[in-house]
Amino acid sequence: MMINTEKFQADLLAWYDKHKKPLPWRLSRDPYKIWISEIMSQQTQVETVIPYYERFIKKYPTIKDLAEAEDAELLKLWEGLGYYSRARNLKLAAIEVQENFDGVFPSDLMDILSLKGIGPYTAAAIASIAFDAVEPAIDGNLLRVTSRLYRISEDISLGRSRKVFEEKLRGLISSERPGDFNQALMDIGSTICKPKQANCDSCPLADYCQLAFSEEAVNFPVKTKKLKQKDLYYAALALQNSSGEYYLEKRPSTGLLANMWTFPLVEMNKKEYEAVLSGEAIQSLPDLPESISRTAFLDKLTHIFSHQKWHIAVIQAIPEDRFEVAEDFLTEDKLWLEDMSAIPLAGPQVKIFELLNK
DNA sequence: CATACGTGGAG
DNA sequence: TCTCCAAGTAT
Repeated sequence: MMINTEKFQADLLAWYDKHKKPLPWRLSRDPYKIWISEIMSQQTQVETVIPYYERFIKKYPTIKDLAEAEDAELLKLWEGLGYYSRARNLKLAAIEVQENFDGVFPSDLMDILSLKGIGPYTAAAIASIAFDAVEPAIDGNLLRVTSRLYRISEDISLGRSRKVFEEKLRGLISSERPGDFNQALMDIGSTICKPKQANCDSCPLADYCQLAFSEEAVNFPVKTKKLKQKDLYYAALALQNSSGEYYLEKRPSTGLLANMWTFPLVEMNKKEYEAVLSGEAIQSLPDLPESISRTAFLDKLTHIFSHQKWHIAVIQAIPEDRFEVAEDFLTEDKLWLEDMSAIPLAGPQVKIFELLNK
């Protein structure tokens, strides 16, 4: 079945004009705002993004503001969104724009693609939405919709499958309204042509779709990759001084939860972890200001990342053991704090803190 | 190319 | 409770 491209575009864009989601970043064509919205939207649902986006634009209205942002403030603003390297890369890219493009966000696709944190999808999205570049922005939605339109069975988990989808979309995209074309397909994908429900009754593309009203639709796209989390076991040490402040450390600048703050964590195997749960003392304490003679098991919790599952036993130094520490022990990476509102904390630490204040 | 990288919503 | 998924990118 051959698709009439002009008619397809007309139907799709007419639907978009009537039904498009009223998103805050769609009020502007400022590439900076489009960029921020696209980065935040990676692997994140739109409803989650909106309040973060509003706060971000208010705090950093221009690229220059972002380039000069303070790292901790930026991370704090990103707290809870996940994939924190996105925030670090945003600032790095803003600095690149200052230095390499005179502070003006580039309009050329390859220039955009050169920026830190921007890959093929985001570059095409920004180029098409902000600069009318005729480039398909191929995200999960477009992959799903396209796979159903053409009954494409290539496994989207494999990088080499990309060209099949790209070829089809290049043949369909509107050269007059490429940005709206991309966003229209994203909206169709997120509101109608969903992973486990195709809803062809309300789809403006049903006439063109090889899998319209077919029970097969939900089996597309084909995706093989499945993730399995690794179980990791920790004791988290809640150490309070006589002022009621907790001892926190900054995590390394690379890897999981880079640069975020944490209660000291002691990694252990499952057997040791279970021993701690049953009240036994921790075998190997980390390098702390003073040794802790007496600890008590408080409670346990779990936290699931995309690739790890943390089992955390929260351990408190009992009140009699509250200790003071010499000021010179504390550095930029170690501190005592009662108010957590000023430092970036990730999921596990937030949960631990809530547990302590229960 | 496979894996690391967060979190919250939906069924 | 469990599994999959959501506007991906870096390495």
